[in-house]
Amino acid sequence: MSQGVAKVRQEGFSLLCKTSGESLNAKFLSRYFRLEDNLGEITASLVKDSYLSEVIQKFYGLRLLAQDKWECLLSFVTATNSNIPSIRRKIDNLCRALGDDLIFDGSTFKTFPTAERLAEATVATIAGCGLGYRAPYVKRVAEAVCSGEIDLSELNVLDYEDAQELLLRELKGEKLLPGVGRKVADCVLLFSCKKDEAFPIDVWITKVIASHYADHLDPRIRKKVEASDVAVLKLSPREYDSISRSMRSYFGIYAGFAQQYLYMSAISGNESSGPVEPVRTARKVNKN
DNA sequence: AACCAGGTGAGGA
DNA sequence: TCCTCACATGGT
Repeated sequence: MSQGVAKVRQEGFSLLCKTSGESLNAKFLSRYFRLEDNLGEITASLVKDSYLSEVIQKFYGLRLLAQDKWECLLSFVTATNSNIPSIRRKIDNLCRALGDDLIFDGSTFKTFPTAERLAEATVATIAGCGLGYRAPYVKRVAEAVCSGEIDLSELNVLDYEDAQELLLRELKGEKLLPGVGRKVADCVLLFSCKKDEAFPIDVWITKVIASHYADHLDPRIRKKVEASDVAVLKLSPREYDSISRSMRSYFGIYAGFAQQYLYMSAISGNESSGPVEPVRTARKVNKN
């Protein structure tokens, strides 16, 4: 895992970078931003209906990241059932409390906490970062990662379904990674493991599917989605799996890109969510 | 003051 | 396998 700070700005088709260290070089950033992806080819493969086509046109340029797996996993565990501004705050708090100092360009930054630091921390400390009832999950996930009970690097080797199974694994009726359900697992696979067919289904995507893609669902699920109040609709694991399968089969191997464009479209215009920034590997500490 | 947010876990029919 | 709830917290 690389810990550092990068200042990046785009000019035309170039990225101009200034970074804190040797390892944080152009090659690293190119990998992180997945600049090798042929976005034109990928989006062309997603032109299957006029709705998605318009959304892609509107948000063209949106890409997927290849985030650090540990950082991504933990971030999405903290993200469950909360909104984006709140998630940012929680992660910032964790970095301040348990990250390491990193001086760059005259400012102090904090690194994302390691699994070791989080495993050592008390539940109260973690909860104090605003995580609430997720604090024990975070600690347990950290323990599982730093003890080797789960090896996140295996996710690269496995195909999508096996990788998801690993993240959801149970031992003796106990979840290896509490706080990690299908949605969180899909996010980790899509944003940090290059499983581009992963299609995370959150409340926003559920609404998009209900209003634009109900025809592609299993009839039984379609009925439920159309009948119930979309605002309150929660999916059972089986329903999640079914919808996910339907969407992957409809959109193909780049379903995750479709999901990202649809997600952007769904949340845009929602003022409280604001622009979605990528999770950074280090955070600036605001002094006040 | 309810209701919502990049859901999940626990308990029971 | 299905439903129903509780869950901390901060923002409208």
